[in-house]
Amino acid sequence: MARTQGSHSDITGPRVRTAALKLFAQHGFAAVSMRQIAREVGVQAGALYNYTPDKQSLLFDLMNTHMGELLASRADLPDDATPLQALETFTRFHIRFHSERPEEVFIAYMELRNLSEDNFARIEGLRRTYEDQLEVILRAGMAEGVFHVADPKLATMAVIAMLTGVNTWFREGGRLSLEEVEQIYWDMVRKSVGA
Amino acid sequence: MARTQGSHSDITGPRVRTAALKLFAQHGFAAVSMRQIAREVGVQAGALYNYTPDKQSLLFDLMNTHMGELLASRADLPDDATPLQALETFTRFHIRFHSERPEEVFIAYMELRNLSEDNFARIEGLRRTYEDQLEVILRAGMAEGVFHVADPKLATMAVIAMLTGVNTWFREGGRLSLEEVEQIYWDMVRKSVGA
DNA sequence: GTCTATATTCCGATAGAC
DNA sequence: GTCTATCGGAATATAGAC
Repeated sequence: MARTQGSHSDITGPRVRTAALKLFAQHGFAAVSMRQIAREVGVQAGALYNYTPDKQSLLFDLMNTHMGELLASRADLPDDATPLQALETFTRFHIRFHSERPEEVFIAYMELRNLSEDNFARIEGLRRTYEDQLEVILRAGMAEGVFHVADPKLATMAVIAMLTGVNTWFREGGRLSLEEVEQIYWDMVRKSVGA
Repeated sequence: MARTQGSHSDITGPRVRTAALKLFAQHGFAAVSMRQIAREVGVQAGALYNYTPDKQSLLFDLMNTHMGELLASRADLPDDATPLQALETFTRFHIRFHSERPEEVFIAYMELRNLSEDNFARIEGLRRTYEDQLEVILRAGMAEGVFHVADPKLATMAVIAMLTGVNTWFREGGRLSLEEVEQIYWDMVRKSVGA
C-alpha cells in the first residue's frame, strides 16, 4: 500500500537532529530558531513538533545521545594489562573519539547552561561517569608506583582538559595527522603523571 | 549647580557593563535581552542605548577589556632569568588571573561566535598574542636543552588548555586553596614539558 | 505527516517628552 | 539621562485542514 503523501517520518526524524546539531554548533542553541531548523530540513516549522515535544528536548537528545555513545565506545575497548597501557588507551581513545565529532563535543560543552535542571543533572552524571574512569586508572598506577601524581582528581581534570583542547585547533589535513597528534599528546600525558 | 534629575552617567555606565557581564556569563549572549540587562541595572531598556550603540558592542567591549587586562597584567610581571622560571611564572599567573575572573573568562571562550567578523578578528589577535608568549618560553627552554618537547605549538595549546580548565571546577573555599592548585598544576606542567 | 494560519509573547532599537 | 510609547519583526508552540 502506498505511503500517505508527504509522510516521511523515517527520514525526516534523523534529518531534524542533524540540522539541529549543525545549527546549534554553529550559532548556539539560544540563537537558533525552530524556523531555521525547519528551513534546513526542508519542512515548515510546525512539522518539527512531530519529532520533538519542544526545542529543549531536541538539545537534550543530542547531548544525551553523544554521551551515551562516548560511554558505549569506551566500554567496547579491550581491557589493558597495566595502568600505563590503560592510560595510553584512554588518551588515544579520547582524542580520536572527540576529534571525530567536533559538533557534538562543542554542543556538549557549550550548551550545558541551556539544559533544564533535570536534563543538566543527567548529562552531568554521564560526564562524571566518564571522568571517573580516568581517575580509576590514575589511582591504580599510583598504587603500583608507576604514576607519581600529587592529586588524582586534579590530574584527571588536567588531563581531560588538555586532551579535549585538541578539538579547538585540530583540523583534518592540517600540519599533523591525527596519529601524530595522538603520539605527541600521549607523550605529554605520560610525562605529566610522572610515568 | 545641581545635577539634572535622573542623571547618573558616571555610575550607570559601569553598572550596565557589570549587569551584562553577569547575565551573559549566566545565560549566554543570545539568550539575554536588553530588557533583562536594563532590569538588572534598574533602568528602562531605552536608557541602555546611552551607554552602548547596540548589544553587539556591549559584548565586544567586555571581551576586549578582558583581553587587554590579561595582556597588561602579564606585561607587568618582572622578567625571569631562566625558561624554567618563566614557565613557572606563566603557569601561576595564568591560573591566578583566570580564577579571579570566572565570568570574563567564560564569556571570552563561549561567545566568540557571537562576535561580528571584525570584532572576532580583533579578539582572536589578542588571544594569539598571549599564546605566543608561552610558545616563546617553550622554544627558549628547548634551545637551552632544559625542556624536551616534541612540538612547541602543540605543547603551547596543551598547557593553556590544561590551565584554563581549572576554571571549570575551581571554587574558592573548596578542598584546595588556589596556592595548592597552582603548585600541583605547576608540577604537572613542568613534567609535561620534560623539565 | 505536513501544511497554513494564528495565538501570544517577546525582541532590538528608536522617537520624543521631560 | 531617563522615561514612556511604539515600530517592525520574530520567537515558540498549537489548531485544524488535507
